[in-house]
Amino acid sequence: MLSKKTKYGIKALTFLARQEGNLPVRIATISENENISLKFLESILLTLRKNGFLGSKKGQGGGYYLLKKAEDIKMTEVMRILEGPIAMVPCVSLNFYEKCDDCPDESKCSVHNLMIKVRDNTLNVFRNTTLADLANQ
Amino acid sequence: MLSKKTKYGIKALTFLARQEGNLPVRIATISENENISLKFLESILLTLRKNGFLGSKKGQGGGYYLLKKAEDIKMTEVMRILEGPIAMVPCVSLNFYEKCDDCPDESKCSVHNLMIKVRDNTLNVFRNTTLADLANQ
DNA sequence: TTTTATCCTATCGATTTAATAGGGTATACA
DNA sequence: TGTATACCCTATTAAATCGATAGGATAAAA
Repeated sequence: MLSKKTKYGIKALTFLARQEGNLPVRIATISENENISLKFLESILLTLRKNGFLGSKKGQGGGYYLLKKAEDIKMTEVMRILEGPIAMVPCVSLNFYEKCDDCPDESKCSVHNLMIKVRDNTLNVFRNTTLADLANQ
Repeated sequence: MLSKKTKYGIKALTFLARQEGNLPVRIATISENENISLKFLESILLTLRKNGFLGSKKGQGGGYYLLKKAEDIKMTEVMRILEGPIAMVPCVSLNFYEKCDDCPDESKCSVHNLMIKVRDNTLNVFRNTTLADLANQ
């Protein structure tokens, strides 16, 4: 299940990507347009800023804006920052690997092998989708 | 994230599929071999029985056994019973659809469109993998 | 009738999630 | 220089979910 954090984060990024001229947009504006709790959104945008996706300006005329071109923002990056692992089990995760307590031999584990296939397919989608793809539809 | 319930359920099914002759296997045997909490496994096997995957026999020589051939058990069915929706968001789920409160227009929602792609790919894996595939590796 | 093994419901502790509260800090502008 | 604006940051909380456990009921075999 995708967390609301990730869902709202992607929606906010898309909203910013659809702006003309990449001018700063207030949290409140995004919150109202996308029906997202303002304070919750605030913390999400903060995370995205700290991870280099967004820039911010304070005071009148301030807000958030994209730091990179939408074409250069891959969904893999966004997912890993907001959602964490892309894999469904830690033992097949590329970036968040963890061994299972049970499972003495990963190569013979049916769950492991099945989830590798799922991970590869999901990864393929995220790797080949940029924020620009999402914004242009 | 895959729940332990699903993980253990798939492991148990695989264990049963690997048995010779499809004789009943005690919960305790599966529990010991796969390092799964006995009582937790008990409830999982019960679910699988109530959903037509397993049969059971009580008393000495009893246990659980597959009701269908492993080749005829698709991962889509198993996942939907144990894990629930395959989709990452309810608004793209085929079997557990729910509209989002926010989102006035699904067709324009970036999350919606992205998650349809993920769902289709994941579905493809589960549709084309049977319990027999998992058991034979 | 005793042993074996599944059946079933209820509960519990820990963790995570989504959201909120409340004040701090920097910027713009009059 | 003062005031309004808007982001910054930490802490807390209510609810839900998850993994596991407890404890007895029921059915079959020996």
